[in-house]
Amino acid sequence: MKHRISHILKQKPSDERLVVEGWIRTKRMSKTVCFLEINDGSSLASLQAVIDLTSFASAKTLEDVTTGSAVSAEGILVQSPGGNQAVELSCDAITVHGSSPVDSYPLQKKRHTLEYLREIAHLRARTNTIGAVARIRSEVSYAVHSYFHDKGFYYVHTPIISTSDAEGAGQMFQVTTLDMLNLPKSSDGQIDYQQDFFGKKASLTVSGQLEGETYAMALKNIYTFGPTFRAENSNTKRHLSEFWMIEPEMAFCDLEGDMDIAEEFLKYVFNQVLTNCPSDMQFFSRFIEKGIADVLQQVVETPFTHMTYTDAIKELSANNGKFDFPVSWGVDLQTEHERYLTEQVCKGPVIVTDYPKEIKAFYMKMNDDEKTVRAMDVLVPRLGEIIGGSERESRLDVLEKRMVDLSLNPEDYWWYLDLRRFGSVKHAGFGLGFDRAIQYITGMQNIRDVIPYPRAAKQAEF
RNA sequence: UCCCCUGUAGCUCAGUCGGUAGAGCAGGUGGCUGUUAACCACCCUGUCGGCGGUUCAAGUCCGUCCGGGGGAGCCA
Repeated sequence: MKHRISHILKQKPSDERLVVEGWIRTKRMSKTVCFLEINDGSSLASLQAVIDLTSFASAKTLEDVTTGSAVSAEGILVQSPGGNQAVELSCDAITVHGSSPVDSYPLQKKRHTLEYLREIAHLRARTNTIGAVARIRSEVSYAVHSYFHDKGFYYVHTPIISTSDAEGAGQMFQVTTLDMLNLPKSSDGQIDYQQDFFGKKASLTVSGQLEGETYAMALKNIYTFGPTFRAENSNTKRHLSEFWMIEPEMAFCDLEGDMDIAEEFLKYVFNQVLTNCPSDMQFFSRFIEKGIADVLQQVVETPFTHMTYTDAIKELSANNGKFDFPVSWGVDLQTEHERYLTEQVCKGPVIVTDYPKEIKAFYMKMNDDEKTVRAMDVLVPRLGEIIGGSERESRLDVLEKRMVDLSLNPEDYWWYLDLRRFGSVKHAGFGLGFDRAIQYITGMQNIRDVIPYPRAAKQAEF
């Protein structure tokens, strides 16, 4: 019988013959016995295969069983006399599918730095840390879909290629089939995009929100989950130029409903990971971020703190001496302020609402004070902003005025404004940076280590 | 994009006052009756990031470019 190692490790010893397929992590030999650690990616733990060399028929094949090689090992599961595992494979036959020369295999059986592993991104999933990240990432993806599915949300595929600069959210990557060495020019000397593939300037999407809103205005509750792109030259441990975003959008929903969903959603996802990936989470708790599993558990059990921007500024300005950048009403919260709020004041996630309209996007609903908008950011310790959302402006006249005030051309957004002309209703949504969520859950310091092949400025080797 | 740090063996790093480099791990060989970060002994390994400069002499000092890390801004 073939089974994944995660399954085998939970079984009791039996006489049933097993075939185990995987890659060798380490080999330890003595005169009469050989120990192999076989890992197939299904769990952090490897299966120990033990070969009795006094009776093993083809000892020569063991020379090819080296760190990194792909093997099938056959035998029966027995109780392990060793202390580190309950069961082990008593192995009497082994097939080497692909050997792995020890003098050139880049992964040694020792600890490597994450920086080094980034240089061998095609092999790093074979390490404990990156393998565990990959499993968590998959589990979180599944949890995202199951949460929304169970709540009656529909998954909408918004376009990757966009011709609208959704929220002015950063520089966009241009998409073109024009000959870069021979660009067609119109009479005024500008590039003639009418000759480009789409007949107009096109870019990779920075957000699926505006398109998502159009489907929320038909299906009521929807979400998107896909890649987004920012061409910002930002070099930090929590930015990527290609990252994944989850964007729910709910019709007949105000900011309070938006915040309720955001909190419930995060807690659901955290709880799923804690329940379904206990050994991986234990690994992160021990070696990556001390106690992260307990922190997540506490987050799941504790209501999020709520605070208006104005109250946050009051709290922060009373401690202005502690900051490099003192705050006053109207300024955007900087990293140090977000961390102070989450780590010192609230000691956990906090939702900050009702920001000044000047520092938020055009589509957010204006409050009656005409100074603040119905925005909400979920801030978490260590990372800062993990979710940004708002109730959308559903009043046509107010929205048009906002666009004009911000020098946006309403004609460019004609279809978006149509939503306010035909059956407009209050609605709200938010965006969650998927990779940042993985960072938060695992405690991984650098966002480049939670996505298989990170894209950033000057970095797209793989 | 700005500020700071950094680049030496396959990996992680040390290298003093400028005098042609060395430690752990990895790897190899041998040993070891059950190991699990295996252990013990011996052995191998260098374009000191690139280019230029100062000097009798540069890993070391200077300039410059490139790579990596941290912080900031921007955001998710």
